[in-house]
Amino acid sequence: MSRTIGTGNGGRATGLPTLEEVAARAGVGRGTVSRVINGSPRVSEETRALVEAAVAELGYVPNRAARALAGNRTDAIALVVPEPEDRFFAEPYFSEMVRGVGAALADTEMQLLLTLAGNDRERKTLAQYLAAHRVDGVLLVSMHAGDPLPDLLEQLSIPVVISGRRAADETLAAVDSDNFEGARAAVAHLTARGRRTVATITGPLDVYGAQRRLDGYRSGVAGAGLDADPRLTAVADFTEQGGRLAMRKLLEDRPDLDAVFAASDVMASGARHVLRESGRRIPDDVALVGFDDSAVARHMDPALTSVRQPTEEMGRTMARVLLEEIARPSPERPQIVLPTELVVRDSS
Amino acid sequence: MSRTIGTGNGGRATGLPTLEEVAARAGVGRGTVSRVINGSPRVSEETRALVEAAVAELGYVPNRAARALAGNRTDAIALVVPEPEDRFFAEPYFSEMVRGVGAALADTEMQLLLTLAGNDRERKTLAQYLAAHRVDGVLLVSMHAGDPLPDLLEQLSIPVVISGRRAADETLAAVDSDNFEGARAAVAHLTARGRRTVATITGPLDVYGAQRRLDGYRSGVAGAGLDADPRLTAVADFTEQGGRLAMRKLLEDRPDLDAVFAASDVMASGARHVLRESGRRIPDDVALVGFDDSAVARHMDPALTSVRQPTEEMGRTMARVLLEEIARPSPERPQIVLPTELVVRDSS
DNA sequence: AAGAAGCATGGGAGCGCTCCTATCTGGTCG
DNA sequence: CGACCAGATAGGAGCGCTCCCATGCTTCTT
Repeated sequence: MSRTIGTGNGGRATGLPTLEEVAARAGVGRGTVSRVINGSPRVSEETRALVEAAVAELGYVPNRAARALAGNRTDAIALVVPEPEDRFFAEPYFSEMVRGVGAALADTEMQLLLTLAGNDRERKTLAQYLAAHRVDGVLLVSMHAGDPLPDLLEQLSIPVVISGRRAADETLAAVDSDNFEGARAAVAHLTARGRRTVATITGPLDVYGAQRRLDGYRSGVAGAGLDADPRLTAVADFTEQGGRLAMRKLLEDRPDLDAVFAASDVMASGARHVLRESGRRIPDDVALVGFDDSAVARHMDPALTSVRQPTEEMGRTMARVLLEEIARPSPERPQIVLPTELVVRDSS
Repeated sequence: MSRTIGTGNGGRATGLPTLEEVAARAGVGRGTVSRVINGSPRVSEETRALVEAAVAELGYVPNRAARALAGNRTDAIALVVPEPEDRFFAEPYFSEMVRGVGAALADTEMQLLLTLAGNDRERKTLAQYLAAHRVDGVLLVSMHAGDPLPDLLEQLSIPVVISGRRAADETLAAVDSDNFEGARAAVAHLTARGRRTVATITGPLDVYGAQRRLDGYRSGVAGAGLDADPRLTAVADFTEQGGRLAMRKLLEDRPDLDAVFAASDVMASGARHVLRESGRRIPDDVALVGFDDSAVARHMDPALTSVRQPTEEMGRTMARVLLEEIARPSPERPQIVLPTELVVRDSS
């Protein structure tokens, strides 16, 4: 035996005040300080004041790790971004959503963990991490329809909120934008300006949001009694190149079209190039409307009319829903659909 | 006394396997498992295999909180983003840098904590958090020259790396792009194409990077023996509106200019509008070059020639430098300057 | 006036690790 | 052949909290 008393490993002093020291300073017990820190009502006013003074004097900040270990919660949520999904990283999604989430967390003790789930190895590790309850809740963005992660987390009863429903029968808590109505409004706007032959360039239809935009387009077309020729619909993949190809096909099939609704600004940008090449003027000959209201839309020439999604608000809402679920677990899985807004510019 | 034996608080079973259980399963001691988990060489091959098998069978994942508490490190770094600084959130900075940081961290146990330091209250909390060693290191992006945070962290001997030097005499570890050379190359490119009266629209000159871009412009102008009229320099603020105002002023003072180097794409976009309004054609009458190579540049009409910064690589490099400093603390404060690249498009 | 009841409080136990020392084993050396 | 050494391992102590039980008062109750 040696005189390793009061040392152990922790001998590495951090110099930071501990609960115990605050207690000593305030002349109370450890438990009482804990109660004050955590806002328990079972503390007398005087004692509370005493403790708070000690906390302030020492500049005490609770040790998160100790708290997590003892309390079996981490006060942290993870934002999981499937990295191959480049689209999400495109402006404006990522920044705005992070901003919204950050805003919702600002008044909380919650930390935000950013997890880029890239390759499969990472996704495995990730599943393990989250499974090991390393976080109190998870925000999932831009999930593919077939990804096992969401349901896996649900099974582990880790609170989850996803952005964008994966399908019409989404079972998880989700926050989505009103893709259907946004698209419908875009078409309505075009018809209100006298366009009669409105084409659309869609995203990949296994992405639910893209499907809903197409549904909204169809509803708009039907509602105005327009030409519903299937050759006025071209499926693309949300890329500029895809937008170009789709636009070429549309012009080939229906050279008489007088408006195009593209399901993303980037695809609209591709379409614009092709329209220009074909000698058509925007908006004189063909009106063009995009979706996302990104920087691309604002700086396009002519400036692109586009459907704005409240991305930041989506982030804020997701965080709020998640915090609520963490605070008061319930079997409910709220699904919130936020309205979109048509931003009219020069292209229509 | 009660028979509260073996319960205490921790009675809340997580169901997750612990080190102890792995040890029992493998028929070894706790310490041995710990050694295996942490890759200590002081374990025999057989024992290691035994333990690894037990780990795999039980699906053991170490508890981060316990590890942090016992080891006095969190295996997490924070990315601090001063939120009022909208510019950083603009494409492409934020996404690309996060991506780079994420990539560098992918092969690590390190977690990435995203901290939006908004208002003053948050910044205080932040200082406390970081001061309380809640993280192993900090990445600081887009810091203002006068912000106390960087030096505060340095004093607390928390490893820090910042993006972009704050001044010529930066003392902290920093990763920057070669603003000077990027600007010089832009001007060289313009003169190589026969432009003789090259103006510039700068960012706010208390931002070091903006100053360096101006220096680079001047060097380019001097190197080519061009007109160095101070009226060919207009200070703006990185916004589109600022770009417009600056461009108007330039045209007023020097209507004969035949090229403009804007220190950001967004300002270039503003300049473009004013040039158009004045009846000038791009690039025929006036060539235009931007900086950042953002989405704005790619989608502008005509597509904007721009100086690309290796943002993702900056993120990756920052993370690497930070990890190195965490692993092997040293008094060195490396400052790495990454090269920029001129992306020539139709505007010049 | 004695017991019941309600608060505020103190502090033990334990969360799951890491670190470190003590122990054990087998081999080496004079 | 016994002292010595090095490598491998076991397990105690402690990290800084949260929970919960027990304690000591004070205030009611009957």
